[in-house]
Amino acid sequence: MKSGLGKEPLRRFRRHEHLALGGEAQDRVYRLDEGWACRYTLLPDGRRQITALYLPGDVCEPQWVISSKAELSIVALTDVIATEIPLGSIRNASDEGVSELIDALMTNFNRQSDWIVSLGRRSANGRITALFAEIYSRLQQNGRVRQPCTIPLTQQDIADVVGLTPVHVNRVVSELRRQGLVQFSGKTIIVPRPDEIDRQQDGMGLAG
Amino acid sequence: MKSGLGKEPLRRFRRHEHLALGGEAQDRVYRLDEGWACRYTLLPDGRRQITALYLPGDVCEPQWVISSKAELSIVALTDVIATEIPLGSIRNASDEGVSELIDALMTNFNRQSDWIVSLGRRSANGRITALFAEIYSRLQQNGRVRQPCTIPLTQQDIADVVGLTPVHVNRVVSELRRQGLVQFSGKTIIVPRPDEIDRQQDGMGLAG
DNA sequence: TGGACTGATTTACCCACGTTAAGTTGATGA
DNA sequence: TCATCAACTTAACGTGGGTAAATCAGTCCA
Repeated sequence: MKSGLGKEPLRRFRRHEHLALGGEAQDRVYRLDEGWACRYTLLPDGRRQITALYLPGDVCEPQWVISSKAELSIVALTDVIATEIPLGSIRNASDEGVSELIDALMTNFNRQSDWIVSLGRRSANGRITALFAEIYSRLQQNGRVRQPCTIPLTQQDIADVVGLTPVHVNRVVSELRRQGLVQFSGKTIIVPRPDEIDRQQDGMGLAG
Repeated sequence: MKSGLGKEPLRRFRRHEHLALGGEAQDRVYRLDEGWACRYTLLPDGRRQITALYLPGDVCEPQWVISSKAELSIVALTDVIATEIPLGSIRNASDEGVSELIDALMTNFNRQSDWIVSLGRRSANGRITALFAEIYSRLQQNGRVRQPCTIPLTQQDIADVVGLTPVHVNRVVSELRRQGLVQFSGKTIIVPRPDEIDRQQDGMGLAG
């Protein structure tokens, strides 16, 4: 990927534009250069559950290298600039390119396990602070931390990640603001001291 | 796997015995010939969340072929008889063996996405009936349906899969029995008409 | 300038589920 | 025969988070 592939084309997606539709065969993956996206499932009653969050620097979706069919739809949560990486070029490219994608796939796999634990066993407060902590840690790994850490998700988006209603997300996030753990700037949320956000919550660091 | 590997050794595990411990390097995977197992995470307060369920016929855990370290512990939920498949033999074996494991890995990956949707958006009733329906469908695919479909999990185990307390699982399951959707035989649960168990619940078949 | 959106905010009410605490039942075994 | 243990059961009670319905604040655009 960084490895010896030529100039790949840049793609732009507007917020709410789809990068992929469930059921479609995929002939490429994307690296997000700017902006955020997600994989999601819609319920018949219109509710949405987000099953994966893609941050700037992430590859979306690495599993297409193995099984090049999108099981679920991918949509941009903000305006997005992405590098398009044809699967054909990957499969023939250096082992390094493939193994980077396999690594990303396994990371996503383990992250999904962690989310099952959060959704199954954590309170609203714990899920939200865990989400903010995860976001910070992932941005850091991707070399994308701006000071301070800003989160361009609507409260509705957050609700759809953590499995709550937007009303209750607002309650929790407003309380976090009262405690000084987050700040609002217009509609975006800022986490001024990300290292503190996930301490003490529920007594719920993981173990075992 | 069925493909040209020699006689692999059989292993037996008692209920509650570990097949793998989190953090350990793995030099083999297992195919469950008899019995059920799970991957789980323990919280500091002692609560447990099961993140994957392995049924008779399943391979456990296919991702070890790619990344041969167990992230989480695997434990037997019933007595287990398993075929031990050394990873060394796999990596050098026919493509067929490898691709069967890759298929299983992607199936588990997609199943995890589905569970995130269930835990995030379904009621207790919906999660439990969806679990029973999934179990039936998987047993069927593995060619392991006995008539009728019996589920050898304790209510505590079920609670740890669906993210509820055992007390509430008991309430839901007792109500299902009142409705004739399940039967009890001693401590094991029987689903007499699996095709009906997941209809009408919450209006919550998935879509999108 | 003023609708028409989209998203955030807040309130009041309520119920699904958790908590706690007794039970009961059946299997095992000295 | 009784003790023990694991699992299931039931009840009373409390609460975290859902529901519904307004209102408010930006932003876009005619």
